[in-house]
Amino acid sequence: MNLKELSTLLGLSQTTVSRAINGYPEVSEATRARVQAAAELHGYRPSAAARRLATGQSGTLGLIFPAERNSLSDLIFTEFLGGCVERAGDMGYDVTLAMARGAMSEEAVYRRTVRSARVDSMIISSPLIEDSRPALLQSLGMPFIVHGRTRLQHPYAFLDIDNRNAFKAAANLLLDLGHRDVALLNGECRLNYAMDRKLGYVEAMTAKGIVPRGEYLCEAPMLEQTGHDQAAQLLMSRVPPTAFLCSSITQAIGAAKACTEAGLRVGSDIALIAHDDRLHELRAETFDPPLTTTQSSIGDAGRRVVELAIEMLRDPDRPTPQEVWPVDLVVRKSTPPAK
Amino acid sequence: MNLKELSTLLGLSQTTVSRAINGYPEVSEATRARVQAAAELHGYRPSAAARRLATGQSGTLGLIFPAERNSLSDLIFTEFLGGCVERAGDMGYDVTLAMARGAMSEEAVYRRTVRSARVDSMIISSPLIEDSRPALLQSLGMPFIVHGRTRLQHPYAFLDIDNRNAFKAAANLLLDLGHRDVALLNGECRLNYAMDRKLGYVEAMTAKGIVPRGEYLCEAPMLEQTGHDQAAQLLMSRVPPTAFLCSSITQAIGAAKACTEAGLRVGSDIALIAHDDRLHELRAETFDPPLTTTQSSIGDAGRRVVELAIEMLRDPDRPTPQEVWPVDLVVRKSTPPAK
DNA sequence: TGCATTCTCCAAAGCGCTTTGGTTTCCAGT
DNA sequence: ACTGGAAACCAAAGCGCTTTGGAGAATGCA
Repeated sequence: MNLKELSTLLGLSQTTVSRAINGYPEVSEATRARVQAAAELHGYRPSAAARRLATGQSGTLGLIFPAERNSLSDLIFTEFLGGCVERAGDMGYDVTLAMARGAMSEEAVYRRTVRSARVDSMIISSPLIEDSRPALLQSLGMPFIVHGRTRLQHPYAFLDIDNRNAFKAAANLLLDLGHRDVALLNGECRLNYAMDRKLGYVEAMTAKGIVPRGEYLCEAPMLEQTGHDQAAQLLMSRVPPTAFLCSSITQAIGAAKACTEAGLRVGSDIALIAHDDRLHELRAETFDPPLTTTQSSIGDAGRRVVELAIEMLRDPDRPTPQEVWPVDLVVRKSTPPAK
Repeated sequence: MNLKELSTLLGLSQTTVSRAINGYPEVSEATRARVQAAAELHGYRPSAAARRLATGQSGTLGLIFPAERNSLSDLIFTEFLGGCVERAGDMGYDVTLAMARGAMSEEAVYRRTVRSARVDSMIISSPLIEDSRPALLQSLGMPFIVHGRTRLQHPYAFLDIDNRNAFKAAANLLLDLGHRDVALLNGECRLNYAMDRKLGYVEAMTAKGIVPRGEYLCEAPMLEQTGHDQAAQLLMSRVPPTAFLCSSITQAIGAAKACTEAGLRVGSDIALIAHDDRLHELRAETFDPPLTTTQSSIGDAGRRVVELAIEMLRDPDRPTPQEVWPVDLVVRKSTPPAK
């Protein structure tokens, strides 16, 4: 059942039927209702391919991830992805995934994707401090939105959380509790969000006249293992920290274990704050002790990123959206005052 | 730059250029080379939309996952997905993801996807013992391939591993080592692979005249937590097992911790075998002690599933592929003889 | 040499939709 | 009664590719 059949069936032109279905105003309400009923009755679905060809829009959003950084095994990324897929589905869009790896460099995959015109817009995730992808896509004329920001000029669309102020607030909380030796277990600082977090932390410390010790600035992929190892090492150092500020909950889990191993109780002997992306299966409030966190749902971010991407497509004239979400500091039981 | 422009540029017809590019035999090698060079030079990429409309093929594979089972936070699923995306990209196909959740039931999402003709073939993953999806897609005329099998008739394409014999072999290894009290920490038995594993285990045990104790047959989502809790409980029971057979490495990690907590050393006091899907970040050989496993790369399975799906599309006449991969039993250090 | 093949290549007809540029009808306003 | 403008609808032209049904040239064989 295609448009032509449906329209002859109804005794209308294809134009009218098409317009009735797509909600254009040039058709009377009576006709529209009649068309919709018939479409429903006969199970008519517009062919995506034909529509794509006619409109030049594919109804598809693209997400490319590097095999090296192995995003799919990163729960934080997949939570984001889940949000994207969910909202895209609701809004009638598809999400297609592509992997960049090895010989096929990331840029090549982006170029290929753009040229074959398979997607209307792309989502860039986990941008580096100096990420070449926004400039690349801009030069190729492909719409895109960044989840996060880069250090470079950004006249492009993005959605980011206020990592800097989040970590500043977290550090200030610890400082107000009397902590002076606060270690930061951060992600890799080539990633912009990690850098922002570091800046927020350093800002808070120096505002109180404290220059953080070099070894307190740890960076590594955000895994339980690295959190554990770095915390363990710091706890054995000459000036062990009295508080940890962690960039992810998994890191915090590792750090907490290291504390326990060192005979310290989190929540009484040592303080711990983690950034909480609100992953389904990792709830800071159910920990022992419940974790003080800076929290912001990365699933919500995924949903919103998709909304923005689609809005930009529908109305290209609107100013490019740039959202920076505030991050809540949720005080629970893992942040005792310094002794 | 489109076909028309390119062909006038070359002084050839669109037909010939199209055929040259798509590898049809009706064009001379000299012409083909000339066309390819020109295409490369001018950066010509066929429009995916136009090709889709003309051929009726979308060049896209679909993968639908239920939000409830929350597959994206399951590393085993994402490893499979990664394999699919990788191979699909290599073969010029896209993978689009869709989420089924809540009101929009799984079946509705499948129906919608089929009707809008956005994908050429679908991949069904984690089939239940009695899964309705194969029959549904068959009735809708949508090609598909199942990763795994169902208990029902299966005249459809699938790729599965030989879970039954894998777990039979693993159980036999333990039996040969003198273990009699072997507990199975399995996944949920509504999933077919879990059921197959149980059957293999039971088969091996009963062949040796051993009826497994009811409490030894554990099933749960395959998480570290559940592995830990179930193992801990069994170790405190009246007849504690001397060996564990785990359906995943994460479960095994939990079980190993429970053993340690109970004062038992895995590899000397107690035996442990896990099924190893060969996830990137979880290597059984680096454990302490290195784990004896039944191993089969689920990433490879993803790659192969995509290959098969595409082959089916390209040559619909070939018999529907049905592959069952043997599973290697790799003996390492976690399986001491019974005391 | 004549005829049948095989090689190359081409013109044109779709694929199923959107959208441009109308036409017709109906009615308010003068 | 006439005009101008809205409202409702339509015919036909694309969108860029694949593919059918030939056509002309080159080759093989008797």
